[in-house]
Amino acid sequence: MFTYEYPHPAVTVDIVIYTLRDDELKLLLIKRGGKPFKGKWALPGGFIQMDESLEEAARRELEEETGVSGVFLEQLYTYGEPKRDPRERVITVAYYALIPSDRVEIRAASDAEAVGWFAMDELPKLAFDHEEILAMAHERLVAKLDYSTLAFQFMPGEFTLTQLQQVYETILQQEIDKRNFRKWILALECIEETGNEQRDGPHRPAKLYRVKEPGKVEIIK
Amino acid sequence: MFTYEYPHPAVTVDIVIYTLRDDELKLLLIKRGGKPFKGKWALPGGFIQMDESLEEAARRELEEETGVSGVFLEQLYTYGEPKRDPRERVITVAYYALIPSDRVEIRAASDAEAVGWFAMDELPKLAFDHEEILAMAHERLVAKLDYSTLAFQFMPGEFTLTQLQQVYETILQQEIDKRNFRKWILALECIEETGNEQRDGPHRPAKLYRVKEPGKVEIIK
DNA sequence: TTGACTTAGTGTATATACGACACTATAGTG
DNA sequence: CACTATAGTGTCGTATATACACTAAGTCAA
Repeated sequence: MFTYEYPHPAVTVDIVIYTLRDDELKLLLIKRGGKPFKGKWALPGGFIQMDESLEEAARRELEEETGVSGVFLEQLYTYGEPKRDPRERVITVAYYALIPSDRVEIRAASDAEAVGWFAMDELPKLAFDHEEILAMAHERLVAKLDYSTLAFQFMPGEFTLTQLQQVYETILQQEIDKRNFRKWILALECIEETGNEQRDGPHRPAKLYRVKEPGKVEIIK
Repeated sequence: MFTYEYPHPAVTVDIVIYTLRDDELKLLLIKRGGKPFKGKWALPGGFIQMDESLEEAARRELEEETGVSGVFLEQLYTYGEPKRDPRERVITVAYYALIPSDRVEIRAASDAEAVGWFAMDELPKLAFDHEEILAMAHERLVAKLDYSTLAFQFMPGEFTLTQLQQVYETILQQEIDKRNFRKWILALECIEETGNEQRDGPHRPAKLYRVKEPGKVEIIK
């Protein structure tokens, strides 16, 4: 038992985990195995431990649910309405993470009935205020595609320009002119040819590229 | 006394309160009257109450320190390094507020020795990790001047275009061409002439403008 | 071996936005 | 009425973004 002179809220970290799969933007939800909202879908997350920072807590949860580490993770917003959790006062610091399409591997977390990837247009009703969190995460994601090199965080080690363009088209939900896209993306000077080619059908092979500084997300305006 | 089955951190709200005064961007600091860091300057803030939201807590602190309400206030970032407060684990949700230049009125808060407005280039050493918070707040402020109508939040009810331009020049620390600035700001169609003029010297009087939707901060790209 | 199919890859012309730049207008003051 | 100080205004060149269509190269089947 832990005793304080003044009341303290609980603090949790929830994560919106995005990846691209089947040419769709998908995010990870867990089916809650315990109260409250038992049986409902929710964002993965959990209480922070007293000896870890907020980001460390987010990375721990991320690895517990997906097995991945070292991916892009950024703080999104902090939610603290008094009644957002029926049990007690809970402050939730939300993060969002982007996982490259070749590193997806779900683990079943201990406190979840089920885990699954959902596309934006097939989301179930969510527990708590998680729909609000999701709306803000998606807004941030779309905005950052425009003014940063965030999209590279979805790419595997080697990729073609067509694949990269599809990432933009999938998330922004609009078609982009191929020539203008290539002009623009190459002018950023963030990617380089690997020298390899991808051949996957009865047509000209595509040059493969890699990101020069994979971890870095730059503001490009 | 309050007891919990698991340890809970304390949660505070700190605010970076900006205003423009003497043609300089200034922010409010308080000299701490109690431990820890007694006698050191720090951002105004305090513990959240269990029945108020995070934004309500920030507005309460803002009004306690300055007497103003109804001004622009936005969540900045949440800080939660385990050792950032020597007393106990403290999570701080930081906000920043912008106060119009004609509404500045400091009240002495109960737990502070002194209160004062500081320009960016005359900041004292700060308590906790408040210098980090300040750096992030300033970065956000500068960025948002460019792609939103945030600057209007500093303006009094009526103002001249020259005054508005000075706001941009002061915060961005660079001179702007008068004609280009006017072209740009008027093309936004966010302000309109009031019909009044300001006469304050031996020269042509300046037209006064007002913001069409004072509370609103739009993204303008 | 050749032709048909499929995706990769490339350049130009036009429209729009942005930045540099200098003079006239109008009030107050002595 | 002349001097001074700030308000207010337009054009042109450059850079940036957008629209748009054909050739290149590999596979496979006739």
